[in-house]
Amino acid sequence: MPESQIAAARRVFPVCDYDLAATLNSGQAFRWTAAGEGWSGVIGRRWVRLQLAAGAITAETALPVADWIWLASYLQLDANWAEITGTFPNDAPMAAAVRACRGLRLLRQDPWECLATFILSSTKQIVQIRQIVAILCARYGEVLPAPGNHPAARSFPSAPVVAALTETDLRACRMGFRAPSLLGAARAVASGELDLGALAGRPTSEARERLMRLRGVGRKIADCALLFAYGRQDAFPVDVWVMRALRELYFSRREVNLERLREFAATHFGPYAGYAQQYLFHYRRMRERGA
DNA sequence: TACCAGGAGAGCG
DNA sequence: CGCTCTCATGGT
Repeated sequence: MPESQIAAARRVFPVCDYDLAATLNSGQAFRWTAAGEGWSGVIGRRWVRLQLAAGAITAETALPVADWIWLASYLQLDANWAEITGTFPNDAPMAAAVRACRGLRLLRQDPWECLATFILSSTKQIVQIRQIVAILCARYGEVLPAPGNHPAARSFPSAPVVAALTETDLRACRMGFRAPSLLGAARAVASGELDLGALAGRPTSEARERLMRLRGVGRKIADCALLFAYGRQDAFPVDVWVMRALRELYFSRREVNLERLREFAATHFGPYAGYAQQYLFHYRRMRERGA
């Protein structure tokens, strides 16, 4: 039986230059799973199934939907891919990356979920991050309505929920030394000491500085939150993959100081530097896997 | 089995 | 400062 028959709401969004698989599976978000021809996951407190076909994304939810803005925002449906990639520097590396990753988009995620999952990402492979997040959600997420033929859906546990847990609870989710960091962040957010909503109105440098006060949040994780949750294009997370890509493509494989790479990134990639970063990341990882 | 993963932070020289 | 070591766990 087609799932469309049991979905409570369904809507088709025409898109162009949108690679849904690359977007949902490029290390920005860690909860999407392949479901038939599409993807199923949770956005906020909603179970969603997404499928791309014939220039449109079809979305199905388990509950009725009055307003789809939450989905349009998450998927950044209003972003113009050609316009964004058109601002990239006119050099061979970026041209190759854009060619290889046509339709790759940045998502706009919930700040708490994004910050928390990237705290958990430290020195972890993507498959392992997904695993940790899955355990955390299964144990402490809120049960969400989902179609009958799907396993029970869970929300990402809110900051107050996580703040009420113990380090032992979190370690049992296989997150190891990241447990006290996640707990500390949850407590800071739950207590109001750190107002994630207010960061949206602050300059990137100030928001970054606020995030980096948290234990377990350095420059890289702060920049991931700034880019993937707040859409800050002047955030340019440099991880091992981006570092490899920059060294190989722009520095003749030489060893380059991290701070120097950040300077280069800030001046070279233009007004959508954050977007460019995601292209370099995905492009470099694709080549590694021989895909 | 051994190695290493989308870091951060403490400790050292 | 700038470098090295450690942290926890599981995939490959």
